[in-house]
Amino acid sequence: MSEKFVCHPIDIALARVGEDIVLNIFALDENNETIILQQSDFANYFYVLLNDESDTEKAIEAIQNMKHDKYTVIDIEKVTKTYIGKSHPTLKISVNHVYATKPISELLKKESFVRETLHVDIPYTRKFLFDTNFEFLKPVEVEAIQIENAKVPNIPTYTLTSLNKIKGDELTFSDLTVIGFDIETYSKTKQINSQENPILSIAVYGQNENHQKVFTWSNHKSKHKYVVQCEDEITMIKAFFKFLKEKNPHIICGYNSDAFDWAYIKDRCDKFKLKLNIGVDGSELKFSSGNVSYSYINGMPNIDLYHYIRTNMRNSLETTSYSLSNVSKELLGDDKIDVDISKLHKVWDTKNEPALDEYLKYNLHDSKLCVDLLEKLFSNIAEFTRMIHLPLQDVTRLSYSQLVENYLIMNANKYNVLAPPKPPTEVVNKRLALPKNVGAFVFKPTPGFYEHIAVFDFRSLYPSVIASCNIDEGVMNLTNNPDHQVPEYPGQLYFDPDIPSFIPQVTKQIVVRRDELKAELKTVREEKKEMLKARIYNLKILANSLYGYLSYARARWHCYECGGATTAFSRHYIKQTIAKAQEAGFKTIYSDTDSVFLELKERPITEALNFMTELNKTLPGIMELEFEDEFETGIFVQAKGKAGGGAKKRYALYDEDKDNLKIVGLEYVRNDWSDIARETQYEVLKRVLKDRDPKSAFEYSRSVIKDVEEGNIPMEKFVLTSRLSRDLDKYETNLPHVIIARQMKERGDIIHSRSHIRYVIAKGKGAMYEKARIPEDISLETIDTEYYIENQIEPAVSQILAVFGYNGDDLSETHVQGGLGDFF
DNA sequence: TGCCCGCGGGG
DNA sequence: GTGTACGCGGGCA
Repeated sequence: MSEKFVCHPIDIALARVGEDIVLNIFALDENNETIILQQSDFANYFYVLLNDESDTEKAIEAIQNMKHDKYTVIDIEKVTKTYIGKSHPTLKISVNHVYATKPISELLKKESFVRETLHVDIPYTRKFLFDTNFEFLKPVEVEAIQIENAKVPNIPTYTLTSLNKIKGDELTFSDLTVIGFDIETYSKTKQINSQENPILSIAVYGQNENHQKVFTWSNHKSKHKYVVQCEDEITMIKAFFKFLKEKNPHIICGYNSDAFDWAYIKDRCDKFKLKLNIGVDGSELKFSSGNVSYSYINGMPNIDLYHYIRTNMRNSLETTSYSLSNVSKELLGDDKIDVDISKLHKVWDTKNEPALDEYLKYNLHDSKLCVDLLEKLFSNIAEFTRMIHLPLQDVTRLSYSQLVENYLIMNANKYNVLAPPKPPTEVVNKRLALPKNVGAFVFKPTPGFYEHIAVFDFRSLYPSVIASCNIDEGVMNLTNNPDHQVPEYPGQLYFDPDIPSFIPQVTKQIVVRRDELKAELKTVREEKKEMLKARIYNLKILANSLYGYLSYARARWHCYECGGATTAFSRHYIKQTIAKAQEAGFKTIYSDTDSVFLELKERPITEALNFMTELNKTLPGIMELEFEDEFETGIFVQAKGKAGGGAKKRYALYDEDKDNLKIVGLEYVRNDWSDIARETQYEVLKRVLKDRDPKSAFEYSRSVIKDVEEGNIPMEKFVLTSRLSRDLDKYETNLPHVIIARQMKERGDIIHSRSHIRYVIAKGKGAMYEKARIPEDISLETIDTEYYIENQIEPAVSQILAVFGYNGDDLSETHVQGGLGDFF
């Protein structure tokens, strides 16, 4: 009996039914229970480009008569598609089996009428998703017939007859049962040995209290009620699997679980000959092959947060280390429980019960952090899965370039274009050998103090250029019309702006859509805002990745000239902006890539805004200069070690309206400088930019130096912090923080490869590493004041004071006699 | 400068 | 058997 109902797809996977391969779409029904919808009549296919239009009928006949020992062609259709800007006579070849595209296309390639076969390398599942066009987590209306005696007893399974997108709300984090998990293993060294060493505990955490458990086989009496004692390791692993089967979470997540937790569990299962069949359809956990292995669970989206955060958020996080601790601190304001994991094996062997309990608590907390992280990131992940039309398990593992590529393939249908094949290794190597394209234009600032500064920048510069200058391989060098020439490529490179082409159109749609959503954000009701913000953020990621994608050697749509043209046009328009500002009487102070800093002095901001409006009228397509902010005063400093030019990316601006100092690149924003240097620099900047009183800034610097010399500054402000980049025993050079870390370790402190090490510099002879001390070990009298004055405070303030004619040498009392009189 | 190697996260 | 997939930095020649 056919039924019609609404459900929300969450995953998709291939499944074998007898000899056939079918698609299992996993969806949540109206009770949020997982169901399986089996799709069996979507034929796999590929495209054949023919050499000659007149070959068409001959080709169709030849293909119909073609013999393959295993597979057959079931349909041939004449289609009109564009491939890299050109239209070729094209056939769509449908085949009788999922795996038949490759062998049949190989046969066809031998035929003289075949120019090329395409989309053979687009996986079947993706073709289905991109053709069907539904979005995960969004409602669909299906017609389906329930299968009696289905393979998996407790999961209702249907044969799908139709599936249509309908309007309605997407599933959100709170609609879903999410489990975070984490394992602890026995290990005497840092070396991971999954053959020798057992898993000691497995923690699961869900927001429902019934979903919070730590399975272990320690056999000790625990004070925690969430601890479940099992007989041995095998029983514990089975208990974990049973938990998953019973609770049937919609999503499971871990931290580095692809490379560690799941891989370890897999190894232990292999050792014990235990089946890891935790898939909703009864299938085993799968690993993708290759350099980095990803784990998949059919029907239960399995997310490795480490992987997602590292590949997808590296531009939006401060932290440079993606340890669970650092990431949790930054994203959640929470941290791991502080225990020394390297001592777990001892505690386990000696059955120290309170200590064991602490490790189990730590285990559970780690899995809680996973859930909290997923909650925090879910709206973005959910947006990606809807935007790219790929399941959660895929989108959370895609790099930026793959995100772009899949978005393009998805859009290929809509624009009726064919995707180029993945480049073979030799092509990739050839592309890698190409010289780097010229980068962005930087207008170096003249060191100095400036008044009334307007900052403008081009909205999404590179994507706007791609869209507006129609940069696409398909329209490259079709003409040699001088109006279409790329700047700096005379006689070499042209893009015809009048032929609508694929990549510029998709790019334009991304940029324009993002703008529309930004406007919508102001009017939309509160509960929709988070979703909208996620979408805006994702569109930005996508837009910003496009330029890099064109230059990426493994890209299907790689185009070296397009990358070069994008930066060339960008340099052209930013230089043009500077020249036009000059004509309008505005002095450019600084410009980097897409931004321009203009000095207005006493002229009102409206004049600068008028200039912007006029300029925008002259720009092509969607290119647009935007007003960023207005600053009362600003300072640009000399580049270190170079006479003459100002430093790039090192300046400070004062925003009067917000009463805020915007400090870029200077010591104040760098956390590897001592507080005394950073705080003194901040006060100096405040006095010159806000109070416009360089003399007081100079005097202030001198007073701080005096305080340092007289011991009036607390020890804490002298502390320097460095992070270890590897294990302590792997350092061969003597660095101050390494020496200190070794001392700390000897005293019993826990030092790991990413520890932050605090130290101060003491009086004495020799190199820095010989003078470094643990801050608690020494008194203020022993602080090397000379070092802090000459190597910390002076470098932080002297460049700023130099702008006003003060000499760094005049800062210290000892040099003052001659110097001061000259200035006061 | 170019090549090779190993790391990241995890216990 | 339908993602056969990393990207960067340090050490060394």
